[in-house]
Formats: sequence, C-alpha cells, structure tokens
Amino acid sequence: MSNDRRAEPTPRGRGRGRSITEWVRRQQIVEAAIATIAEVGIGSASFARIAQRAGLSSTGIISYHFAGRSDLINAVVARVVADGQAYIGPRIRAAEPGADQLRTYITANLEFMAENPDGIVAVADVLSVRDADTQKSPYAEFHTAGIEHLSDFFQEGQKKGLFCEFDTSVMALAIRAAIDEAGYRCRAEPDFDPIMVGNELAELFVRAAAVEPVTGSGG
Amino acid sequence: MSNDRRAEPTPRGRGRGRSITEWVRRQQIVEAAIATIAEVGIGSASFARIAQRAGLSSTGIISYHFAGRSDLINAVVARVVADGQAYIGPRIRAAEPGADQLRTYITANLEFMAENPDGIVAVADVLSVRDADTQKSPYAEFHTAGIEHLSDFFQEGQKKGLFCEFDTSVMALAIRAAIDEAGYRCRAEPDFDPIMVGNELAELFVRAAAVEPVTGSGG
Amino acid sequence: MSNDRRAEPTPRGRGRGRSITEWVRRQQIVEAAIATIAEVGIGSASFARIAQRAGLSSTGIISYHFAGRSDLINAVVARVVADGQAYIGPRIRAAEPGADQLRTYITANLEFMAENPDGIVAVADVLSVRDADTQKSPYAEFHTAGIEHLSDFFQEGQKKGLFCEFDTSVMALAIRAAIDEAGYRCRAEPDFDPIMVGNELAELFVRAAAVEPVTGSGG
Amino acid sequence: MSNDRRAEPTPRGRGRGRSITEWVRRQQIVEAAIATIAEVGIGSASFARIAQRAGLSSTGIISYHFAGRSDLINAVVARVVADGQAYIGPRIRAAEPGADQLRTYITANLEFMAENPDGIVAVADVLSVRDADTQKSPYAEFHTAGIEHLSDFFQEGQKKGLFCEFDTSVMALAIRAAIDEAGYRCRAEPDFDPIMVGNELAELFVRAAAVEPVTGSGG
DNA sequence: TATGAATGAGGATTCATTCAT
DNA sequence: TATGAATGAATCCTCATTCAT
Repeated sequence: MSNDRRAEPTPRGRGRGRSITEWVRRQQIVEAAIATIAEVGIGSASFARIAQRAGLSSTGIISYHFAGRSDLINAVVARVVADGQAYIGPRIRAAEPGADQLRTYITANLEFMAENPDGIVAVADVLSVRDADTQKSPYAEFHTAGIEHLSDFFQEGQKKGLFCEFDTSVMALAIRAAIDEAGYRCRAEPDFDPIMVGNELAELFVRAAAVEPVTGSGG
Repeated sequence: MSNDRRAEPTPRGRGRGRSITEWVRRQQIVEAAIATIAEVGIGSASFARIAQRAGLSSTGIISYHFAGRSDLINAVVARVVADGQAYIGPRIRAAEPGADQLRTYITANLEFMAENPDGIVAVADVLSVRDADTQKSPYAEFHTAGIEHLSDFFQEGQKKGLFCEFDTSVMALAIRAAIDEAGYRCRAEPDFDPIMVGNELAELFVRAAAVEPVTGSGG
Repeated sequence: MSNDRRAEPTPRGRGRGRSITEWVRRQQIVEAAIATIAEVGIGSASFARIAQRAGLSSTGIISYHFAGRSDLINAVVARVVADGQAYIGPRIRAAEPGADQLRTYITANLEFMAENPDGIVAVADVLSVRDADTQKSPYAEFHTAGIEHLSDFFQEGQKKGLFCEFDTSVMALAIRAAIDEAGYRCRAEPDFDPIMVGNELAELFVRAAAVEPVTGSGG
Repeated sequence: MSNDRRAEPTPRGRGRGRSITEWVRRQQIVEAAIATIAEVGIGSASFARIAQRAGLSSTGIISYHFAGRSDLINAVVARVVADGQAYIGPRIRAAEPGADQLRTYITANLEFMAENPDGIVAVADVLSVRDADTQKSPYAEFHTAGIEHLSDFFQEGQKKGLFCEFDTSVMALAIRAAIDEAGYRCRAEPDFDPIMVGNELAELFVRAAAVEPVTGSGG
C-alpha cells in the first residue's frame, strides 16, 4: 500500500542472531546466495533463485530474515571475508615477515579460493556492482579495507628494509586484482589450477617487491 | 533473458552499416551506452537510461538497431577494444622488444584509460556479467583474447631471452587484472592518477619479468 | 481479504474475555491499534506496526487474540464509541432538552475529541474504509447508529416544539459530519482549537435548528 | 535490480498530454481509477483492479502513463475537482450574492454529486488517506483550498452585511463536511435523494448564516 | 498464552521487446 | 527510420495468517 519506513517486530535487520534457528536460517540463505551469485552472477541472483536453491518455498522468508537485498549481500560479503580471514590470517601470522609473508598471503588466498571458489567469485561479482546514484560500490569498504591493509604491510616492510621502494598502494592494488581475477578464472576455466597459479603469482610479486635481486627465488 | 530467431523486418543485428544514417545511429547509441554503463553500472544501464542519454525519445529505437541487449553490449565492447587497440597498438610497435614493450603496454593502457575512462570502466563492468545459463561471460572472448595475446608476447620474449622464466599466462593475467582494476579506481577515486599508476605498474611488472636484476628502473 | 470458519483452538473472536490476562492483552492491542491508525492511517496500520507499538514481539499474538483484521478494527471502533458515550452521555442527560442538549452534544463531542484525539481520528479513518466485495464500510453500523440516534433526538424535539421544521436525518448527518471532520483537523492542524470550534459549531447548528430567531446566543 | 531514480524517455509524469492517444489513455485510466476507488475503496484499488476495469492487459501500462500511484491519484482528484468546478462554478456566478449563492453552492454540489457520484466518493476516499510519514494527506491541498475559498466567500459576505457573525472557517468546514458525507451516503444508501438533501442542507446552512431570522426560507 | 518462523498471495514498478503508425 | 504505446514477465517487498514450540 505504501512505501513507508519499515515497521517490524521481527528479526529482519542485523538481528545479531537472536535465536539459533534464526542464525541457522540466515546461514542457509547466505550460503544459497553465495552459490547462486557464483553460478548465475549478481545480476541474475534474484531472491526467487536464491530461495529455490535454499529449498525455501517463498521469497518472503528471505525478506523476513534480511532487511533487504543490500542486507543480504552485505551478509554474503561479510561471511566470505570472515571465512577468508579465518583461513588466511593464521597462516600469515605464522610466516616470517617480508617476502615469506607476502608469498603466504598470496598462496593462502589462492588455497582458500581453491577450497571455496564460490565465495570468492560471489564477492568479486558483488564488488563489481555500482549504485546508480552514488556510482560507487556499496560493498566496496571490504575491498578497499583489504587493499589498505596490504598497503600498510608493504609500508612497514619497506621501513624495515624488507622490500624495495615502490608505491605501496599500487602494489597492493595489483596483488588484490590478480587474486580476484584468479577467482573468476577458477570458476570459468575447468583446467585452472589455483595452487599453481598461487605459487606463480607469489613468486611474481616477490620478485617485484624484493629488496634485491631474487637469486634463488622458488628454490 | 533468452530469445532468438524472429522475422526481422529491418537491419537489427550486425547489419554491417546498411546506410550511413544507420551507422551513425549505432555509434550514437553505443557511445551513450558506454557513458551510461560507466556511470550507473551495467546492472542499472537500462535501455531507457541509454536512450535518454542518447537523446532518443524511445527505447524502441535501440531494439531497432540492435538485435538485443547482448548485441548492444557486444558493440560496446568491440568499440572500446578497437579504440584501445588503435591507441595502444602503434605505441607498442614503436617500442623496442622486451621490457620496453612491456612498459609501453602498461603505460599506454593507462594513458588510454586516462583519456577514455568511461570505456574502460564500461568494459570492465560488462565483463563482470555472467549469463545465468552458461555461467560464462558472453563478452569474455575479448578479455581472454587480450590475455592470450599478452601471454604470447611473453612467451616469445622468453624464447629470445628478454624475460626470465615464469608462467606467461599467470603474468598476463596479473597485468591485465591490474590494469582493469586501475580502471575502476580511476573513476571511483577522484585523486587517482592514472599516469603515475601506469608508471608504477610498469616498473612493478618489469621487475617481475626482467631477465635479471633491474638496476636502473626507468633507464 | 476474505476468510472464515476455521478450527479455532483458542480464544480469538469475541471471546468475551475468557481470562483477565486475555482481556488486558486485548485492551493493550486495541489501544496500540488506535494510536497506530491515528498516526499512520488505516492503510498503513499493519499488524507489524501495531505489535511494535504495543511492545509485542510478534504479530502472531494479534492474530491469536483477534479473529482477524476486521475483528480488531471492530474492537477499535467499539472501544472509542464506548469511551465517547461514557464521556458524552452523562453531559447530555444533564442538559435541558432542546437547544441546550444540542449545544452540549456538539461541545461534548469536541471536548472528548480534545482529550482523546487519537480515538476520533482512528475511527473516522476506519469508517472511510470500504470492503472490496460489499462496497460498504464493515464498521459503518456504529456511524449510522449514531446518526439515527441524533435524528431521533431532533424528531422528538420537533414534536415538542423545541426545534423548527427540517429533515432530521439531514441535520443529523450534517452535525455528525462536521464533528468528524473536526477530528481530522484536530490532528492535522496544530493550531486547531477544538473547544472554540465546538462552541462555534454548536451556535451554528443551534441557529439552524432553533424554533425561532436566536437572539442571545448562549441563553 | 535497483531502486534508483527514474530514467524514462517516455510520458510517465505530467506529460502535458503530448499526443492525443496518450491523453485518451490517461483519461481512460483515470476514469477506471475513479470507478474502482468508488467501488472498492482506495485501500483496495490496486493497479491490477484498475487495469482490469479499464480493459488493459497489464498493470505496466498504468506505470507507463503515470509516474506512480500518487501521480495517478493526483490525476483522479484533479479530474474530479475540475469537473466539479466546471459544473458548479457557472451556477454560482449566475446566482445573487449572499444567501442565494450559498444555496446554489450547496445544491449545485449535490446535483453534481447526483450526476457523478463515483467522483465524489473517490475523492472523499482519497482525501482520507494519510501518508505514514508525514501523517498528512498528500492530496489534501484541494480540500483545504476548497474550504478556504468558501471561508473567504463568507468573510466577504459578512463585510457586506449579507451574513451574520460567525467563524467563517468553521462554517466552511461544516458545509464541506456535510457535502462530502452526503457523497458517501449517496453511494451507500440506495434511497438517498441528493437533490432533496441538497435543498435541506442549503436551507439549514442559510438559516445558520443568515443575517437575520429567515422568515420565508425558500421563497 | 506467547513466540518466532514460515507462508504465499498480492503490492507497485521496471524492463526489454514488439508493433502499428 | 523513427516513434510512442503496449506487453507481460520479473523484480523486491509487505502483508495477514498459521503453526510448532
């Protein structure tokens, strides 16, 4: 009847997982959304398709658990980012500062990708969407946050003499772009070998960032 | 989303420019489409918006000149790719084989981007779209073609000893990804300086591909 | 919009207040409904909004206590009408027959309105709703009952020579309409002074109904 | 896909009736809307029902000709108001200032109503709708404009000694409310005789507004 | 009794496309 | 060729209601 502000005595928004049932449903929907986006693309990932994949009998239930499309997509990104950090973080912290950490960052990303290709593809797809008004991706914060983090990592490394001189944000941009692009390939090309590509990318960027000629790079 | 083979009373599809008016109209629409996609994103670039920007009074005219949405988008990609090749090709051929050509490839790409940001953004956006059925980007051929071309370039270079050993397709992938990502930034961030980034990226990848330690970066 | 006869496991409909808790809950919901309708209008007064205002955590509880939307709205009207009669009735009975009672009827209505604006607005709003099938307001009985009562009052007055000749139902209609309209204004216009308007309306209709030229207004 | 601002190279909004076809369709839709609102009420007058009554095969066509629900409803109100003014205006101008004009105003309104009951009911219904946010009727301007006009009429009359002293806005409110209420009755009650009621109301308010005791009311 | 979750119908609106002018 | 009007499928979302707990 009207397009007024919401009014709901129900979960919807960021219902910090009040009940366990609700949390399970949200996860279920988020996972279905990830799979759907990865399969048909964000542009075709309608509530109907997501509900269908989740085995739900109605799209209304998605609207019930999420405040709207953006809320769902935010949850998708948050989920993948969280999973990724849980996977990658420890590995990086276990690596030695400098080239080793850089290598680990890249290879861990691609390993995670190998195990979770849908998530990576879905997020990359989501990030490519721009709002018609603001012209910016509403979900870009995760992306830029990741890149800035990487940039900081290089800056510290440079201070410690672990890396040569270069613009750290450009380096971060290039690495992140390569990883994301690899995500697409991972799904599009059956032959794509993420582990191999990870190693190659790692050596590539280690060469580019190394403080001095990398003599015996990989071996 | 799918629809084919109809009794076509008139030009439509690839009507290789029946008349000159027809050709002009197609160009006009393609340019409006590029600007629109660059501005609001492929997901919101409806025929209505494109027609509006082109100063057309009806969306029907787009359907008249193009066999469908895909046809128009193909034309968009083809146009940008052609423009890009016209800009970049000569510069590369003028450069010396090896590192210099690589530098030129990257910087020329970003120079082109600086002069034609809409095109780059539009194409990058278009390429992110996947067909719901095939799961593949219907426009990806241009992309993969470009990458394979770049990969071939490295392979030849390696044969001639101009580049060190690395997986050429991974290197090509990384470079292309960095350039495309830069395209996004170029539009999203007002401070983004494509020329500077081009130079940085060029040196970055030259270091990564160089046959031996790059001592003096630019010369 | 239509639905009836179901196996009712519990109170629901007119369960004349099985328990006291039940009665309290119903009152609570009815009051929330009145406030909600008055605020956002009958068209936007969804169960969700009403439940929210009532501090309930589920809309299900409304469905539990009321047989349906109509049942709730009926309760709303009944409640306001009852409150109104409790307020106005004694005042009228205390007044002298004829013009004085008429004055009292009108001013008491507007006094009640001044003290209970939500109720009046809500009811006026509710009465404006018509059922899609029957084309009649399902809640109109209260309205027409009120008007007929007023009409009877005038008829008796005319018999006793207290009022001049006029169509009593038209007079009743006009008075009731003026009072209801005042209700809307009361909420819509911050400056609206129900007491003043009540007095003005009272004199207006006394002039219109008086048996002979009204010389001194209040006496 | 997105809820962005419109983009349309087509009529939609107030397309001041560019083409004649468009104007005809708009009229057709407006008339269907009036009939539908009058029949099932504003709350149930969905685009689907209106399209059905108008013999349209799709609700999309309504969205095509009107910028949205509000635009359509505005057109409904504007149409009825225009028709009403065209009917009533000349009659009032032909009447003599003072009581005669007042009588004419009321009777002409009810005559118009007798000939066009749907319009009156529809508008009254529309005006009863409040926006959930602003709490005000988005279409109320016509209403208040009409009342203010009437109020001015009385004020001038009072200056010229044609009417006795009373609050002119309260009088205007009462008259307008009575007329609108009559509109409802006109549809709800088969026996309702608008001409008779018009005459009764006219005399009623003439008595209430007359400068001195009205001896021979109608003659 | 109360709750949260689920349901499915129905809401307006946008979209690419078609077709008679 | 170009236009405006029409189409109907598809979009997200809200709603009152039901039901197991």
